[in-house]
Amino acid sequence: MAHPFLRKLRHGAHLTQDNENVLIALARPVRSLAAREDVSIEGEPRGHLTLIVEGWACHYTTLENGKRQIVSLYLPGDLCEPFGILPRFMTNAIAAITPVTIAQLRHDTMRSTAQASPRIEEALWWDLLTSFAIEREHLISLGRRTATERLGHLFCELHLRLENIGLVDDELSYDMPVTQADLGDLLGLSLVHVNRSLQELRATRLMSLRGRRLTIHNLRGLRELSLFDESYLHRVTSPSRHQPHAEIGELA
Amino acid sequence: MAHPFLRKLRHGAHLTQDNENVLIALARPVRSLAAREDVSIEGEPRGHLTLIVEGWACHYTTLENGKRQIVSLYLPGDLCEPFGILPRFMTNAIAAITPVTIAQLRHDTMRSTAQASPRIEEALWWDLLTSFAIEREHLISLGRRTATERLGHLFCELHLRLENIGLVDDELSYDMPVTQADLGDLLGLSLVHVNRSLQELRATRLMSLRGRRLTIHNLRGLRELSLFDESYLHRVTSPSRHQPHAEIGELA
DNA sequence: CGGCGGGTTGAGTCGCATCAACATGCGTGG
DNA sequence: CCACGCATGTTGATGCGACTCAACCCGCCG
Repeated sequence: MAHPFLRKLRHGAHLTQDNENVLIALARPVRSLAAREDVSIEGEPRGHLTLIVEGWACHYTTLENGKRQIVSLYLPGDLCEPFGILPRFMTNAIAAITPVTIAQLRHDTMRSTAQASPRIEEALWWDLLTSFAIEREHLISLGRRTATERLGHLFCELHLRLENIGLVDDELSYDMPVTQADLGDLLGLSLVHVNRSLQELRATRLMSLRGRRLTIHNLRGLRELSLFDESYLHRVTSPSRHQPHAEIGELA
Repeated sequence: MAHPFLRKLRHGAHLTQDNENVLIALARPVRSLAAREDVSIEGEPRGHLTLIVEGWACHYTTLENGKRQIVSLYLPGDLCEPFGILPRFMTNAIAAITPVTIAQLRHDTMRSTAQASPRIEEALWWDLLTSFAIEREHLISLGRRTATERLGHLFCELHLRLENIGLVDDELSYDMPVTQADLGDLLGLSLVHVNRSLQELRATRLMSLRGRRLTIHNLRGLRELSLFDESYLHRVTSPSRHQPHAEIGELA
């Protein structure tokens, strides 16, 4: 099975076999973390990017009044920081949600790799762009969607993101290991209200969530209810993959 | 008076006089727009980036149920899109808030300029990074701050962003041309509630807003009330400016 | 003068938060 | 092997923050 990073990139970028080999070599798993463990601590400067290879993680902030907001959810194949620059310090922290294995990509190697191959650079930019688009849509949810719409929207989004990396079974069912408390922190809701809104969602019979398993029974219905429009994910419908022969302009 | 784009960059990047000249040449104003006019329309593909030279603009989305969410506020010197890639299509629209003049930067020139000068590339990345950080903090506001906190936080942020480009008078007072209706769409609130929360804020005497003029009477107090921590803006306290002599590594 | 964009105010309602129990399953240590 | 603690999920009661609907005000401009 292909590396989730590559699987994802194939939905928006055009990589040759060579390109993929280069990326794979950079993205070797190097560390494992237990659930709830912090990947990096606020304020700590580092020389590498974090790539999720397996498991789920999140980017969160804790305000001074103790409230917590999860800003972003990271799935296998997701880069946790932009590739182009290292901030002088982190302003918030990344934590594992499930047990996680990560790869740490040296920042300077990333940059020189991108400079050497326009295709790889293009792919990294596409990835960055969709990450931002996801956060933007998250912002829109918090601003203008109701609790059930937020939940539904999240589940629709996860459905596509997980499908990209081959983690959806029968096109409708996937593992959803996020607790209700974390869903609250992600969606700007209280734990109690998440619970009740989930029940409301289940009652629509559009989807169900038992144990850690989420199943969508009526995708179109769920999307309508959630005001979900997939275009922000900038996804190419069929995974694209170029021939392995010479790239025009490569290394130019 | 220096170009707002340069003034802003000086708070996070290290540019030589040469670098600045190059950027200035790219960022010539090319178009004027009336208030409320759309800069670019959803779905329309383009070959250039938009830079605000004068006036305020915003990036917004309208959901299918008619609700509107402003995702981002753009001040003079702000780039409205990431410089590295052109999305195949825009998923949302940019509109002028006040009368606006913009520069349109050709995307390919941007990229080759960045490639030719590491310092310029660094500066553009820093700019991009802070834009994201601002949107992220916006997301946190929508998720976890109350109405008055959101307003206060916004005013604190604008205070710094405007100070960066020299649009704050006496370190405490600036023009704030956003209507209450737009504040609602920006902060995920109803117009009516914005009005009442503003009154509440005025009642604290930490700040006042009369006409289009916002004045901060107690900056520290306002920041505490708003849970505002400026570090996300990645701002260097004193504007940095390198000597105009040779750059080591330039064009390497 | 009338219309319109912007701001303000009041009344009523509802979504969501908070506080507080209680249920369940699991892992651990006695 | 059971007792206990802990994480997770569920439910009820109550209150507040924010929304909606509906006026009304002012200043500006055609």
